[in-house]
Amino acid sequence: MSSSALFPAVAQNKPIREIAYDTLKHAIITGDIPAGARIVETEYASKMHISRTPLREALRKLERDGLVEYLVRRGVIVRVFSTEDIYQIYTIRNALELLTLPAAVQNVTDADITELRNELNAMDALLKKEDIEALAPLARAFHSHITRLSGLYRIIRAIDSQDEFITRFSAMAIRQENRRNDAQREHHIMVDLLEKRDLPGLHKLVEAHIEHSKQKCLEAFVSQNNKAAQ
Amino acid sequence: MSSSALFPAVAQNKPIREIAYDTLKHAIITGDIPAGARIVETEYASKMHISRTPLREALRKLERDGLVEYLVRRGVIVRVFSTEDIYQIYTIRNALELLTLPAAVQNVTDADITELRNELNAMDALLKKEDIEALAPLARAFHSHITRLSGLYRIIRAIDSQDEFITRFSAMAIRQENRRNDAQREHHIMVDLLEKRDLPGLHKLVEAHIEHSKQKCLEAFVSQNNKAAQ
DNA sequence: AAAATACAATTTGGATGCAAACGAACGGAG
DNA sequence: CTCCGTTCGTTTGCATCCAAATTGTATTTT
Repeated sequence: MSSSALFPAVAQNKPIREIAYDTLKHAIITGDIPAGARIVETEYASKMHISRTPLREALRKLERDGLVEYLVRRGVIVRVFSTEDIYQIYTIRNALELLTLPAAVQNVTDADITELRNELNAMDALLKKEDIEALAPLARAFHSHITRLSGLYRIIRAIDSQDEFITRFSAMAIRQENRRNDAQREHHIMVDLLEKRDLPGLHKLVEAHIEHSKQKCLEAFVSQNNKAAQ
Repeated sequence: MSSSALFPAVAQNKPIREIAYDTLKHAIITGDIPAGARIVETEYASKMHISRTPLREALRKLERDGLVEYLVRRGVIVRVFSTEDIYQIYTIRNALELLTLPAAVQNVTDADITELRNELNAMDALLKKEDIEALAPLARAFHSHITRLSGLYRIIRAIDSQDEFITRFSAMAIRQENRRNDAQREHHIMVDLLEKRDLPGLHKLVEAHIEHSKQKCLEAFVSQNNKAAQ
């Protein structure tokens, strides 16, 4: 079917609105639907071989995520980002992730440490293969894993609501040649500090880690925009 | 409806889904629709004299807010809250509001100070009349006003996404007899500190203010639950 | 030639209809 | 009497249909 060729990551048992949501989200994050583009409901409904109803529900969810913007009686457009957005999103992420650390240190088990180390190994392998496309989501999942240790699900949820941007931006940051290895080294140290239940050390490292990531992301964003402007 | 009193002009051309959203939100926050209750689409659609389409979009938005929960093929139920929820929501609010203070102090103008003082006067009057119903939203608006001074619209947005709970909970806190006057006194001092551009002082006060509010809210919640359990 | 107005086409907003799925109730068998 | 299976009703999920609004274009008027 042509629709499955266009939208491969489709789980059959999920509601169509969820599939539409995931598909559009991915398309926006990867840039397949460029920033500023208008999403006409009828157009995308027929393109995806679904009706407008689930598509609209997907678009509202994307609005919630801040990936698209609703204009009254004019439909949705894909949001355009500025360095200001990146700055603020990293600020939020930083503040919220740091909130989870005390509980994470308190709850972490040896089994968790082992799991985290396994994730790191997988990431090491991808880093060696220079498979950045695959590395970025794993890096995001790694951070998410640590925050989830806290069990503070509302805070986790608040972080996740920024997740789309974070994924998008940390992919930018990780693509920066000189950042990848530093970041991964920091990831290893994080697990070491978790194992030692060293909260102050972890706090300091995570804060610095996100700050580095922000800087690299901003650089990547600026250079990308300069290229686009030329 | 009462919300149209605040914004009479826009109420007319607001989409029905927004009206449905506001109406349901209010009903849930006030407890008219009790926690744990199921919201059947057809039932509420006919009750509100609208079709299911805008109602569904309203329900999805409420899901985003965390006020209701979607069960697959079983519709929505109103979420039940615990002290853990209150704790986490206040933790998030605290972290995010503090993030906005440096920019708020930097941007604040004399006109802003005057406006804030006007708001405080209105609140003083309501406090004297013991009109707690009317006071709670003004108190929330006052805080919101200060955070908005920062211009950090993404952070503001993140706070606003917690807004429903915050309103609900700060209403609980403000109902506590021994809290009202303290809170209002602190509000006055906040504006004084803003006027002096005293960031450290403001930071400290806001942090303490939210902490107080959290404590009172938790007390109110516990005593309310004890009453309900009896 | 420029501006304003009217009209047409496109597109969103909302209503309704239909099918599939889930749950509850009823009935039969052990 | 209890437990399991079947059936029927309720409710969600999705599709389609109708109405209203906005934008852009064309024509007319100044």
